Amino acid sequence: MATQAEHPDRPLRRDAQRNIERILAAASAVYRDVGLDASHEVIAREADVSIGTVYRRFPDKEQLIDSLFEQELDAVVAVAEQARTMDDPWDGVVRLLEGSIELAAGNVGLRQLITGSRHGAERVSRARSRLEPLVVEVVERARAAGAIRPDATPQDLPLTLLTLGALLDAAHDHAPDLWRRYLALVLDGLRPEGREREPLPPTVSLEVVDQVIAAAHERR
Amino acid sequence: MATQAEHPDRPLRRDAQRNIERILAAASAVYRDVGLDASHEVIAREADVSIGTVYRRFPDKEQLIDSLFEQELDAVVAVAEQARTMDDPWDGVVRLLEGSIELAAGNVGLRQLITGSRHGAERVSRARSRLEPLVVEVVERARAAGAIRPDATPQDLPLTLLTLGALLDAAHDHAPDLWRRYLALVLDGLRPEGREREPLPPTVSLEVVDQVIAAAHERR
DNA sequence: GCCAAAGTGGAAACAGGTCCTCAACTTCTT
DNA sequence: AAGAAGTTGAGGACCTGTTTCCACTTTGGC
Repeated sequence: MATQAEHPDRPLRRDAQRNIERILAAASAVYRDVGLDASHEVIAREADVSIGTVYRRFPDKEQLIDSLFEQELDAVVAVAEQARTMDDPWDGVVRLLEGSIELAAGNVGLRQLITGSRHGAERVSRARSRLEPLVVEVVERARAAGAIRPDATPQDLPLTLLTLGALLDAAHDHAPDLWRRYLALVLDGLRPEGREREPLPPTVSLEVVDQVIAAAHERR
Repeated sequence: MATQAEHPDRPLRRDAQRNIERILAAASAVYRDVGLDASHEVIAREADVSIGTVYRRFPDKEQLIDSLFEQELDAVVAVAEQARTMDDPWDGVVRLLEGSIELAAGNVGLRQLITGSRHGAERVSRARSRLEPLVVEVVERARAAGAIRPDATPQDLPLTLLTLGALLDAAHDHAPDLWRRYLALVLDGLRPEGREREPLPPTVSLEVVDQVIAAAHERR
């Protein structure tokens, strides 16, 4: 990759090495907190380094994003793997949705990656293709066990993620756990008829609803 | 308003009057199709008029939006009024959600207004304050009748709208009715335990899911 | 310590977009 | 036909983010 494209043999000077680490740390934090559309300038400031330096090290933003999110995407796949092997097939469905949202909730950049940003397309689509058979399996297993309503499909999981992603974005500052309530609602809808339910996670006041809605289009 | 601010007495020249109508029609179509962030330039082109003319007539974009969406916002309130008076309280809940989404589905601008754009804030907040008591009433009535799960709240309706709004945006081009499936899922979650269900509206293929997700962040 | 090579800072050019203006022109009205 | 009303659209102001570039600083081998 770009960082050692010039002289694979000769090691980087110590300050250069240190700056690369700073930039990676800063980029990771910035992407996590504000998302993938952050400018190089923001990352530079956060890393306490000049724009030029960021540019010299990572002329290609895609690669920076790509390598940074490798682990996060792996974590999502790991959740799916785990969901697939849970004793109770329904718990697998719950785990898969809840686990991916939890990962996405804390990380704006990851959320953008999952819900279809154009960045890092290559690595994302690789992750997606690893994910897809697992999702299918989790849903099919639940269906075979009668643990999920029979007309549910694997497609319902990513699309549920998409809908809840909007809430994650909008409510992040005012009610970071609000998604749990609406996930619970969807999960109750996904269960077969006649199952017993747990009470819904807490709601928020009408004032907070207004704030959340106001935040929805503020952030982009 | 701006259109006759100068000389309330003297009538506009015929071409000027015609242009105002063209601009209003164009703005209405553009806001409906691409949303409130459309530039004056796009509206001008659509109206077959120059940018300067648009500016002369509507120096204040807020007012243009504001007056254009008056009827649409009224339509949402009308849906809520209607929902309130339906025989079956549960049908009222369904009608309110389904009706508002149907209105929003065909109109990007209205959707942005409803889910918290900063534009037209004044008229929107007036609409919202007319809406709120109706929503509360619809939900309370359903709860009193045991037609909705007891831990549901009025807040759940706007927030459900917010989540499904993301799907409307993303799926508009590829699967414009997909929201019906996820609304049905949420509604099934909102019903009291043990009620009978209808089958879910149709899903889409995994390929279309990919397209929808890809579209999610493309449009802004 | 010295100094060449490596690396950096940050101003500035560039790119792409929207907003808005205004002087020259056209159309309407009487 | 003349003057008022209205329109045009190129162009300036501004914004945000990207990318370049070279004078300067830092490093590390000697």
